[in-house]
Amino acid sequence: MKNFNSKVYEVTKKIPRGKVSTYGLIACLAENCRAPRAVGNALNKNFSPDIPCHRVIRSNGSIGGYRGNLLKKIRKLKSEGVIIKNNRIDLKKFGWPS
DNA sequence: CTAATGACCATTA
DNA sequence: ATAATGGCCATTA
Repeated sequence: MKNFNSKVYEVTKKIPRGKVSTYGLIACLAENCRAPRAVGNALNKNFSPDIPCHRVIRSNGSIGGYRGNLLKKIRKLKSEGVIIKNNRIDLKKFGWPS
């Protein structure tokens, strides 16, 4: 892969520890602001250990999904200092970019 | 080539 | 507050 996916991976890797980003935002930073689906799709199919896809959540603050195990995603986020409340994350505080 | 799929988003009811 | 609808995009079959 060379275009969209790579870009998505790059951006996702840039997410600092302890922060989270959204699919839509990644789409914007990658190429197209209107391809949040493609972002999720790419992450789903190209699930790589080098990519902190657990830091990617939905725009409304909900956790979203995870291919392996959603619980693991939540646990990792909590481990990084992200506060998850009622399956929601405060994007105002942990959203990236700020 | 076309059709179907999905870890989505914003709007509307 | 939740539920349903339409639209948008890249990838895969």
